[in-house]
Amino acid sequence: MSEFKGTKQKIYSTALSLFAEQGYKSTTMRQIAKEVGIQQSAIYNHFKNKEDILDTIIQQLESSHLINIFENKEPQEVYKKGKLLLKNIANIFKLITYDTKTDLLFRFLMQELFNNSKLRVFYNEEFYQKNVKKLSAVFFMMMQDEMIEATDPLLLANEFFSPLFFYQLQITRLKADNQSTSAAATLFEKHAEFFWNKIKIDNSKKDTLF
Amino acid sequence: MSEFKGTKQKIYSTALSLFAEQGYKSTTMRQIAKEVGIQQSAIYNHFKNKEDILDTIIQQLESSHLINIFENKEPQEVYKKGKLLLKNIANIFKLITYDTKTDLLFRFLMQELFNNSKLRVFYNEEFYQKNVKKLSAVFFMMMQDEMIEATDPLLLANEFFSPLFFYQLQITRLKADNQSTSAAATLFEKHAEFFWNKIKIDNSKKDTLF
DNA sequence: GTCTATACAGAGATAGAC
DNA sequence: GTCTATCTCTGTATAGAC
Repeated sequence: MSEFKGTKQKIYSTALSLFAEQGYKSTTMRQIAKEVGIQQSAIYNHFKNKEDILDTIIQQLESSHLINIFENKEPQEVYKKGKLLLKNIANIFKLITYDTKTDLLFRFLMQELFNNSKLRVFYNEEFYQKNVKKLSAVFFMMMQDEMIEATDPLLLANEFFSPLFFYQLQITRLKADNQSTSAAATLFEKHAEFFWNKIKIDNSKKDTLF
Repeated sequence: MSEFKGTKQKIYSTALSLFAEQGYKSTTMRQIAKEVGIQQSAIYNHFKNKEDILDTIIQQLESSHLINIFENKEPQEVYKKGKLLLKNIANIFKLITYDTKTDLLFRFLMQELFNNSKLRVFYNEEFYQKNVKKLSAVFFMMMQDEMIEATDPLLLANEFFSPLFFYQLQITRLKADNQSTSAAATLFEKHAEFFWNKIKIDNSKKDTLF
């Protein structure tokens, strides 16, 4: 979880913070060194070069909570929770934006997404596909149990995932300008609530009808 | 609509293309000049400096179709179209991703969003707020006309807007790696369909109940 | 308006003393 | 493992001839 120690750790976290704020290319080795409080050349005792720092951050991304919206649980373990599961997932997205460490990683990811094909592969496979597939499985099981109405589970997964991602992006953007995020922050929970109400099978209504 | 002529136009479009692909900072004046087919110093006859090119692109953004998902129509003119309106809007998002010019602008916008506070202001006011407010107004009128169920119109606007944005981002990302976009492209229409079905007031059902 | 030449600043990276 | 010094390259921008 937590990376290295001493100077290397300081270099790592300073670099991440600067990359997230101004981008990889715009951040200089001298700038990193200055914030760490060492000479620029001293960085090379810990990292081979600038790109090595970048690669280290990308590696760290993979073990971060950023991608673990299911908290390592399998679909069949959790789908029965129904609405509560959706609320939990929405809440994890919200928590990420308020955790300094994962928030930096997310901003870094968005910042460099179109510049770095390694990052795009990572984003696609580990962040998007993995989560959407799990969500898909969850919705499929809910349908079989007649908890929700039958439709395309993959569509449901995308429809549930995309607003959460969007709200996360909005908050990250608002924070970049020190604007208030309170209005946007309420949208996570509202989304889960709204979404569940629209897909659930309403048993009371069913009873009334027949 | 179309910008300048001759060399200046070539510089502009080459720069936009390179900025969108590799970012503003990573693109050099020499690289732009080389692709245009002139000497690097000749650029300065058309633009004051590198930032001047950037600012010109940002200006062009404002007059682009990227932000006009309502095609300059007012909410009260169009809300009665109901489902068709939602489908139209979803289709405009889709068209944007397949129009070379607006797609470049969108990719440029995403690329530089976190680097440039001018762009963030533009994105927020012209792209997000404007459209969400209009959508909000549309949903509010639909509620008054009892076309859709009553809830928070602003929430509805965000819920309708965010998947469209997300799918647009996905396609732009897939294109960056020359991957197939056909699966993602179908999501625009499916979203409009899905969303409408979930919010509309089903008159047939209402009649059955009372 | 484009060219060649060049100034100048800032970047990444290495060498070698301590 | 950190420092000072320095190398080399690359980038933006300007000057002045054609």
